[in-house]
Amino acid sequence: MVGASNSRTLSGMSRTSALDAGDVRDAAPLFFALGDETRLRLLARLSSGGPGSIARLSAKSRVSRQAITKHLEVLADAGLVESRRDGRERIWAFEPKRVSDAHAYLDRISREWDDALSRLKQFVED
Amino acid sequence: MVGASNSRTLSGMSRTSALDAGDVRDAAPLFFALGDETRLRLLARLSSGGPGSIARLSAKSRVSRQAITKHLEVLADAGLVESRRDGRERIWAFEPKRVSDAHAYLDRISREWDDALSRLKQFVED
DNA sequence: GCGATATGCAATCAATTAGTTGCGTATCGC
DNA sequence: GCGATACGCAACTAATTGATTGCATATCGC
Repeated sequence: MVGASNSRTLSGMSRTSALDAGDVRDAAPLFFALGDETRLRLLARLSSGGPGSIARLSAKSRVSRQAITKHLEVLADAGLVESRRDGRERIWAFEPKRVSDAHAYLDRISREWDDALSRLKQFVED
Repeated sequence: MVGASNSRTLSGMSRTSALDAGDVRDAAPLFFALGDETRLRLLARLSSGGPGSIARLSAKSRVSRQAITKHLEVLADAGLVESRRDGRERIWAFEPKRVSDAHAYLDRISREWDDALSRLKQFVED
């Protein structure tokens, strides 16, 4: 499963190659959410330790509970986590779908580069 | 090639699993660099269009040349691009190594989640 | 019901970011 | 040499971020 095969939300996946503006607008907020140490730690915790309440997630953290709440909401906006209410608790869980979006985007960038190298090679060899 | 096989800079890649603090500290700045629309566009341009000077890279951009320069330096700090001087020009090029670092990190997060699901399944079935 | 627990909301703050403008310097090419 | 081109540096600004604190509200469990 891992890299998954379903999901796909980045625009224009039907296209063969070439990154368009839509991809960038989709991918940037996603990477932004991943670009903070505290959020990355939260994500790692949720992915390896399973769902947890805000209290649990902020227990071992240096920053305050409110800070953690805000980070979780940033991750939620990026679609990386989601929450459900359970009594007085709010349980947050890892949402793997978007991770494969990020994956896919990086794949495309890599592929573009490989293609560029191939074209260069072709050019040189001709 | 794509996801590449060489590179590897994130700490502790020899380990079997479990994301540690070192990974997070390495990966966060990397994702941060990717988390901006202008920078992502620059990276896409460099990966698909090949190396280019600041003037060329900022030609079609809405933002100023200096803004582009700053973004390129952020990407360079993250190890995603590198530059060489050529006369009065400074040529920037995509640096694929770090992209596979980001890849690897996302892989690990995905794997952790899969493991967690497996353990949960095990638990339920027992 | 009551105290303890879990979270939500709002105001505030310092630091960082993204971006600009103005000006100086280095190179190119004729 | 000289005008045009390509950058580098520095000062500044506005907006966004990450984080805090204080207080209100909702639930749990006995």
